[in-house]
Amino acid sequence: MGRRKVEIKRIENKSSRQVSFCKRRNGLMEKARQLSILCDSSVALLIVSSTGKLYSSSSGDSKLEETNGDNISIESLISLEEQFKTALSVTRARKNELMMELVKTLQEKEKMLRAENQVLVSQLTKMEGKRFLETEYERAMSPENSSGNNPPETLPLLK
Amino acid sequence: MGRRKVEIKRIENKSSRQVSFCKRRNGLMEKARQLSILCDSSVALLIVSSTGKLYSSSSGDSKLEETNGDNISIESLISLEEQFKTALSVTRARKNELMMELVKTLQEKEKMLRAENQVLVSQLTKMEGKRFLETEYERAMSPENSSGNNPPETLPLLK
DNA sequence: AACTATTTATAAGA
DNA sequence: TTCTTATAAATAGTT
Repeated sequence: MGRRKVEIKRIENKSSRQVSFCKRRNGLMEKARQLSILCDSSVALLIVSSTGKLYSSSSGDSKLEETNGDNISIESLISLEEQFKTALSVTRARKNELMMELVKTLQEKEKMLRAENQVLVSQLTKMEGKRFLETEYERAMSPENSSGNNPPETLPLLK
Repeated sequence: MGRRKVEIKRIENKSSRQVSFCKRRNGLMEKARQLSILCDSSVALLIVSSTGKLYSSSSGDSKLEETNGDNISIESLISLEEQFKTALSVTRARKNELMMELVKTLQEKEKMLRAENQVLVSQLTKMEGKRFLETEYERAMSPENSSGNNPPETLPLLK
């Protein structure tokens, strides 16, 4: 939305990159603020410039202030620290939850596979015995394959 | 930027709030992606809807994918966790730096004030002795104040 | 730091 | 829900 359409790729010119960074950072923070207010949601935004400066905003801020790394006050830093601690613990909790779910799912799959394997092994064992007898008979009668050569039916334990 | 201008306050109608949330969330994530690519910066975004669903994106993601709370990947959460850990330690480091500076400044001020106090005390002590003599003389000569009544000159130790 | 021509986002409607 | 479209808002290049 400017005089020209821009391709979304790294801006090579350093000063125009810096200008765009500033404009778009402000735009993004304003959009974040609007989303949190309009839609009653919680938004945390963390931006680190290529020069390492930290910018952040969060709907927990008193005025969703944009706070830059150079002249940010100790009070702001303390509240920022709290927010990151919260964000970190929420993120970790969600990650752990998902990991536990994944582990549980895998353990259940393993259990089902073991059960299926056991059934298959016993089917095979039975069949081997049967086949041994059948083979002797079939060889004598004809060279065609009988249904006894089909693989054992898969159990519906896994989808 | 729609058919009408909207005031930035909570949308009361639940379904239009939900529709706006969806549109603006996507818009915000796209803007975050563009900022990180165009300006070579690192952007982490964490959105929690009013119904508690977690959405996030981070420039550490392989394609800054929009990941919703139901099927957000463990990989995204791990990269998000890393970003928050980094942000937290950057924030703490800066806070500690500022606090140490503040403590040092306060300690220096204390030292200077103590020195100033000592000088003032000794000035006062000298003056008391002088005034005692002068007073006897002045009372005899005139009732007007002399320059001897001015307060001791403040030392230029503090600005 | 402003300006403004354009592009982009999106609110409401279909 | 998804598409469409009129309009508001953001911003790229300019001054």
